[in-house]
Amino acid sequence: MRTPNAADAGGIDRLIAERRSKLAAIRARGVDPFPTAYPGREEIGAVREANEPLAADESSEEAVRVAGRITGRRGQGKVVFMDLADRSGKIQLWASIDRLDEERLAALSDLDLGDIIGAEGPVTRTRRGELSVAVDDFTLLSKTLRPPPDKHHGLKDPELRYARRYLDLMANDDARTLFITRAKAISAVRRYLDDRGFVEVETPVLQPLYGGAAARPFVTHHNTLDRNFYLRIATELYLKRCIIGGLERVYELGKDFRNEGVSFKHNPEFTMLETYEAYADYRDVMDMLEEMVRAAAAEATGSASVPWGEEEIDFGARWKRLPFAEALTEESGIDIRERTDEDDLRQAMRDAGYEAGDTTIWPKLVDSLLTQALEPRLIQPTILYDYPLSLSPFAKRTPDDPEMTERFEAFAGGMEIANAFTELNDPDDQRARFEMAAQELAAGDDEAQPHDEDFLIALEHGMPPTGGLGLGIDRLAMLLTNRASIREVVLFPARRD
RNA sequence: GGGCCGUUAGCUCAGCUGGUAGAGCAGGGGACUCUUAAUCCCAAGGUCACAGGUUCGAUCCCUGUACGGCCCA
Repeated sequence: MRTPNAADAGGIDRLIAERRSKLAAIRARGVDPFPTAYPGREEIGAVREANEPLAADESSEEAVRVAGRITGRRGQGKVVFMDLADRSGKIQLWASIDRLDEERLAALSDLDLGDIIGAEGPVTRTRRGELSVAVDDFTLLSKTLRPPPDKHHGLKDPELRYARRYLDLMANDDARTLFITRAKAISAVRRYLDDRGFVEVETPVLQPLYGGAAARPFVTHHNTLDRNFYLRIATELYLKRCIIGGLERVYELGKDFRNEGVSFKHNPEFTMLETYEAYADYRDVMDMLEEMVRAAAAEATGSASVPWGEEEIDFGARWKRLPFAEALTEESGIDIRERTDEDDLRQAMRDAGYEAGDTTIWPKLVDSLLTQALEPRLIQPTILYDYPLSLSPFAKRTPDDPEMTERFEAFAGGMEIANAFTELNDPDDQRARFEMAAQELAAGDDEAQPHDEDFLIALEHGMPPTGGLGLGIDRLAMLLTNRASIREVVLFPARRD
């Protein structure tokens, strides 16, 4: 219950009390402030478009019904102007004593900013040239009890924008546009894959064993089964089971969960696309990735070339393709092919001025060097290919160098956006990789792959040669909307208490 | 992980290295029949993030904590 003196208090309590007393007055008049529907309404954008030719003082012959949120109000005594906004746009309502009786006009004036109403009447253009609905009738559709954000400045406080994203969407056109762009990119990706005969599948989020990426998992408990499950860190090992079963081309687009730090490019849950294509290798996947991202950029933004800070990222041009180790040597002066001992590599990194940390794990050092020396410079779409075996436990060895794998990562905007390889389908080699990982686990690498016997059994039944891909959808969304933080492109990002 | 910056009314922001805080919008009362960030008049609205410290006195100086932003790693 509210405190009796809420109306006397300052701040938000007073504003809420004011709206609640209006709500009570509306109910006292016998009006339902939360009716069930508003049939026959048209989108404001369509109404605007259809009536654009109207001249000043001219009216449409037929009445329209529009509905949305009141975003502005300009009183003028016996005339009231309001702005009504729905998803498609905004239109002015023009209510005057000439069309509504005094009581109805007062009821309309008494509505608050943010209230959701329906209005009916002919479309007209005012003397000042503003396309408007001349209100013959209106219906309160939802009474709001809290004030909306500032009508002119919008909502800027990032804490509030993320914690109460609905206010961000309500107040900031940019925010709505951004999430529509993101949705367009995702449906473009789906359409691309569907058109090429890929089957969209759904594999478990709750997995008895995690795998397919180097990350620490979330653990949860099933009460009835009385056992723990891991939230998936990747879909890889299940999608390969689908390939083994003969689905030949599969993809899954959904959330993965990684129990790691939060940063401008990491959210603990994030959206990942994984695709697997039988009888393809990583070069086929490179071509597919380029084409798919190009299509997504074009469909979501209208252009394959998008602004990125001060620069322009061109997904339309053919992407640069560089051998990983050579590119890294070129940029850092350190050749990881000659620094195969972790102490040696760490020293070389320190000598060259890079942060090496205290990790004793060679692949982590390599990854750290990549992150520091090369990744931030890869603004234009770039593919680095052929990665050391120890960084790639599920990738097939290259034919000419058994210590390297047919793996590539794609970068843009200084971020890794995709990871792909010719999948390892030799079950004995895969078993050997798990054994290597077991040693890494024992040596303290908590991101090493746990042994997965069930997956090995699946591989022993035979997997065709296969090209696989993982594409980070949130990072793609960042690139397509020119946002520097993943929190901007995830509707409800993870927050501290 | 480190550094820097921020947190003041519902929202957007001012506030002079110290004397108990101000605007616009929103909200309330009033005027107004073509406004559009409507305008005009009146009144109201504050745990200056939180906890300590210094001081006669702290929004302001110091320390710590929380949350957030940016940069570096």
